[in-house]
Amino acid sequence: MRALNHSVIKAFDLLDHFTQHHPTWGVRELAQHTGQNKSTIYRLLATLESLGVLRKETQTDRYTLGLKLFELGHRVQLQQSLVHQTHPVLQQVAANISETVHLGVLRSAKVFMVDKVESPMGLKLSSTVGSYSPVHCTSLGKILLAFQPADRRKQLISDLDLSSYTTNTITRKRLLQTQLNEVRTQSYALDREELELGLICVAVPVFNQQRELIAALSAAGPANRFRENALGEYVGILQQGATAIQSRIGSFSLKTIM
Amino acid sequence: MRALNHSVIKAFDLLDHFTQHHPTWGVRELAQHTGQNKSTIYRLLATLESLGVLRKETQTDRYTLGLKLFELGHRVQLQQSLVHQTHPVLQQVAANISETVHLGVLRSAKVFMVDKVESPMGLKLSSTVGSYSPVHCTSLGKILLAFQPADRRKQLISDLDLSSYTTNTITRKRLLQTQLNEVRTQSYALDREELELGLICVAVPVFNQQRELIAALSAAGPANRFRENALGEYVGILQQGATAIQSRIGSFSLKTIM
DNA sequence: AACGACGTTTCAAATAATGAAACACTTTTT
DNA sequence: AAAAAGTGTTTCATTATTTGAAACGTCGTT
Repeated sequence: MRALNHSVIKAFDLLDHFTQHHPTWGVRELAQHTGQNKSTIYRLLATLESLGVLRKETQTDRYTLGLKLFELGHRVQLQQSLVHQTHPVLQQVAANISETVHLGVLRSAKVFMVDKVESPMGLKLSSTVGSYSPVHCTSLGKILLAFQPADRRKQLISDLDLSSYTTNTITRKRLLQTQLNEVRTQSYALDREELELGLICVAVPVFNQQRELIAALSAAGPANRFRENALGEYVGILQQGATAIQSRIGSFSLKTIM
Repeated sequence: MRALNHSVIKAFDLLDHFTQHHPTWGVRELAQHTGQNKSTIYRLLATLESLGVLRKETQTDRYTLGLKLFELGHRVQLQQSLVHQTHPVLQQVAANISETVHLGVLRSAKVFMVDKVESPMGLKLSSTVGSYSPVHCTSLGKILLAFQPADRRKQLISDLDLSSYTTNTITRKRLLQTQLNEVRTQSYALDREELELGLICVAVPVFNQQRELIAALSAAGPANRFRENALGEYVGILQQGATAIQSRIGSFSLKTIM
């Protein structure tokens, strides 16, 4: 039987509590939230701080994620394998399409944002590299579901949580199923203000040279800038980007990074 | 007396062994290199793998850094505070200057690469965001030393390791001192193939609105593309960028991130 | 001055980490 | 084919560390 190190597990469990929505924690606060003893939490936090993994704000005595994680995060191989290869393509697509461009992969039934290039226009999206988005109400997610092998797709959909984000969010599995079929025949997916009101996205699949689905590439912009009759143009630019990525990554497989 | 958690310290010590130059480790290899027991290393690596912090390559059974670190690294506040603010400026500078642009801060007596935007030209630099470079043979490092308060600067220089990288590397403290004085009067620093043959860099300081030194901004390119008489132009574009950053970050202080 | 909230330290009791050796397996050498 | 040498993995008694209730010191509030 494999015996894991509990302290290490606890440490990373604590780190996972430092999210964008809750970026700082006090000792007692975190102890209460995790149901652990104050002393335990205190010592773990102090340890992580001594390593630069956390940082203690001198004013408030609260903890935040530290530069050590920034450092380690940028050392991850992914950078050299996927992002490093695809980033220039994303820049090109963003320039051509004049909107914010994202690259996402499927990871534990969610869309994991691998890279983005922001629109030259001023609009800021709340998306962040390294974060997760739901699959059922994003164009990236729909692509990543639709082009999955049939059995895997079925399993994913059956376990899905179709939470509602806007009035446009698809909340019924039957409806999602039929839309995914359309996505597969069209080879592109749309998100019409289904995650956030005012935000429209278009995405296309990215395959490797063995025609395995690797990622999805999307353009996102404000609904009022979206021109319905330019959809074909958007899709064209994105598909051009997807092809460029395909030729760059060759036989790269998700198995090599996940 | 503060008691730290040994397991957590060991875990992060292991992670630090996964560098760009040595990105994968086997159990025995890492045990020997750290002087620890095989079993201990095995269990720690297995634990980190179960958390997604490490990834085990299915072919070779060797370990690499995993996506969890990518995720945590991008969650670090720094992104929202410094990089997030300055990245657009770097893009602008890179476009104007047609060379690769770096932003670096001083961290444990080394240059810590906070962000970069690659040249539109094809040349690839080996630099990576999140990595460290020496201070005495980079333009960024010279700036970060030169504009330090006098006492801090003295202390930094006295502890410095002036390793030689090329025949141009400054290896004598006296020489470095005088060059730093020049840097301070000129308000820019040069690296003439002192770290890597064929690579020339120019850097300028970045201050916040309290005139505290925050970072250094540099342009790097191949020596044969460097036009001596265009130096003033390079410096001008960089200083324009530094001013743009200053007005964006306001009273941002390094104390808030380090 | 008393209170409450915070991070921090203490120390015996409870638990988890340790390491030498054995195991299972693959690859290389004989 | 067999032996040797390499790998990751598991075992289990010994050892060392993590744990948690309570007490402490410090801050701002009542």
